[in-house]
Amino acid sequence: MPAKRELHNPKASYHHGDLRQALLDAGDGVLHEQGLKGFTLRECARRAGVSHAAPKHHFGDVTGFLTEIAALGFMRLSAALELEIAGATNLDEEFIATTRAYVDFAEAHPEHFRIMFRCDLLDDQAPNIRQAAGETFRLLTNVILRQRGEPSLSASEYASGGEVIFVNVIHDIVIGWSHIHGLAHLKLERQLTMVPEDMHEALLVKASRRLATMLRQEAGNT
Amino acid sequence: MPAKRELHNPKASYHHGDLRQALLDAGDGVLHEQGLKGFTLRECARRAGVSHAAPKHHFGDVTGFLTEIAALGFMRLSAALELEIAGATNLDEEFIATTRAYVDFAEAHPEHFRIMFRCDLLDDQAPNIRQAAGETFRLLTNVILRQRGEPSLSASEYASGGEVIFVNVIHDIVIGWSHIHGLAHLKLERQLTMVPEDMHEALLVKASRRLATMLRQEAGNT
DNA sequence: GGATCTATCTTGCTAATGTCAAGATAAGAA
DNA sequence: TTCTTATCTTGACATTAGCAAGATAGATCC
Repeated sequence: MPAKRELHNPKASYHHGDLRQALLDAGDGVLHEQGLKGFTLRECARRAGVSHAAPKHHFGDVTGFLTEIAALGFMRLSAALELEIAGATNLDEEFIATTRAYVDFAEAHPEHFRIMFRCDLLDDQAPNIRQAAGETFRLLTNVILRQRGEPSLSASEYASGGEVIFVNVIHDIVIGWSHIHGLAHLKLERQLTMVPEDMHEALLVKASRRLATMLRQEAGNT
Repeated sequence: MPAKRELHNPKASYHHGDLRQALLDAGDGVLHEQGLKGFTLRECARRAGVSHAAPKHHFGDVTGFLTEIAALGFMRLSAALELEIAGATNLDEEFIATTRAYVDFAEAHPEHFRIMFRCDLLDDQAPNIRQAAGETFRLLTNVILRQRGEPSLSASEYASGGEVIFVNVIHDIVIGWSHIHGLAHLKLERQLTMVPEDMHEALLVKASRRLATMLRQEAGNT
């Protein structure tokens, strides 16, 4: 007699121990292997070896689950940015490294990237994603501040009234981020296929260098 | 006895006449009212007053349907760009108008915009969307060409070997487009909420003016 | 005019999903 | 020990995409 397909594996204990993390890991795997189309709560539950309704207790519904996944994505993006930025030895290099880290992240984790910027799928006011996205934004802000020769913001400075400090440079931040994000998004969504693949690296470097130059040039005028 | 829910309305004739267009219109309505989440083939079929399997004959599957919707989106974006560009009287204004048209389109048709840039949901090699997206790209290319003081490309010039002509300026095109697209996408996905709403217009103008200036400055150096 | 052909549309089915409600289980508190 | 609570399962319902087979009607051909 074949077992019913969605029956829980009786060998495992009733209480998983860390089902929340297991489900997030499963979600990661599904996204990489099948993309957002194959991403379902039931598939993640199957991978974690639990019943189809188990995720509800931890994430509520699919929106809650995706919000967690997106928050994780922002954390990884922040880590990648920090790593690349730390290796730069001058302002030009730093801006190029920032762009590269951002673009590489989008290509390495395309589904995460898509979900992170799909406010219709997420609860983008949830504290965890606001915190994670805020950290990414702080790192990008600091890149711009340094281009302008201004001091960076620590996490605590950013948290307590950072807005007041960078109200003057908000335009530059948006300009820089738009450039980086637009390049990453267009590339991810295959809109830059008219540029030969082997020219993409040079394009990224050249574009970033010009943007950085502009940001520094205009710093005095604003 | 209540009628079965998905039964076809017998008053209408068996052959619709222009079901293809009716389904596309229905899709438009669903996207505006319920977003991509509520967008299903069956819901579109219901709105068009036909049975749930009727769309198959015209679009194959949901990917084919979305590809058509996306192609329509590119056509509308092209029309909006042309209209705004035509009203500009100098290069600065033209670049600002281009950015504005692009950003306004994303806000006015958020779901279309999302679908247009979701290559995982589309058959992005289908002739109709390639044609439609190509026309949008041609318009953006011409904006950049004019910034550089170079002649624009007609549709026929673009179709027959335009690549050869603008291989020199492809970097500028990508820089300009990335800026415009990044700004539109970040705004659409509510990532620019740290900028007060009433500053968005000024931000768009300032950012576009600076980009345009940069594109013109560097035109001689490349 | 009538028979046939073909595109178009319907009906009915399967497998899958998200979500809910009710119950089972185990871990810890009282 | 007993009670409480968090965690997980079971079973159900409404809904979806997609397939296959059939019904319909407009077009074509003789």
